[in-house]
Amino acid sequence: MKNSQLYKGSLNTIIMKLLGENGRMYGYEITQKVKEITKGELNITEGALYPALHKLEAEGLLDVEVEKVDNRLRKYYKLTESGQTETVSRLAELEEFIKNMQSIVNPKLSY
Amino acid sequence: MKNSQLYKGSLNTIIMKLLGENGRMYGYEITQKVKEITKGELNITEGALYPALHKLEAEGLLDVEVEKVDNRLRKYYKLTESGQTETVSRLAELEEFIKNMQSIVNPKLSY
DNA sequence: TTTTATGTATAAGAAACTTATGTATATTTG
DNA sequence: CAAATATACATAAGTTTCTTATACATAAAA
Repeated sequence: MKNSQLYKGSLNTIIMKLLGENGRMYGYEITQKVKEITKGELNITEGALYPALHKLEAEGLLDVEVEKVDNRLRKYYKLTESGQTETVSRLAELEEFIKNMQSIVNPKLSY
Repeated sequence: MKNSQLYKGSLNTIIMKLLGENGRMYGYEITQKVKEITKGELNITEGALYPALHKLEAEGLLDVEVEKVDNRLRKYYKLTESGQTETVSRLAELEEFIKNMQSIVNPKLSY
């Protein structure tokens, strides 16, 4: 991610949420999707993305299927069952995080 | 911070926002304030806090005043002028970040 | 009297990221 | 047609941020 420090730590959650939503995606597709959703504000770099995907796979949260499309390699990732469970809990954590950050930034609205 | 990865990168912004709001605070006070605001969900550790304060000071964003209260040392920090400017821009970044994360988590609400 | 709270500090290590580089094919543009 | 851009994956070196552990010191509570 080529962005403000704030995005540090949120990459895994972003990946898992997108996979939960779209069934299966390949790496490059994820970067483009995030760029589209955030109107170009968040750009995931390959140096962050691919190691993250590999790690999630190693942890058993993602499955991978390799395919050749237009003579180019694609690695399609999807959530495993435990990945789906984990995604639910990470999204809950994200909501808590956002709520807490909003409490700090906008204390008047927090009660 | 002894929490989910999500908080990585947000500590400086939290510190600066609190200092902007409260005029001046000392380290321990900041940890307690954050704990209070987030109802115990976010606990800033000393190992994260003090190096962060020292770095912000070294960058010219904070000023420090040492005082002895009840025979115990306190280091009061406050924003410098450039610290105030920087706080405004970091809070704007934080709002953008939150907006982007919400677009990802809740795509149906984003248009 | 021992633990907890208050108050600051640093050092070693882990984790996530940036930056740079590498490989390869397909498409677009000048 | 050649060069640049887009598509697609990968890794290695270095930086930053944080966790964990430790250290010192005083005050209050159990």
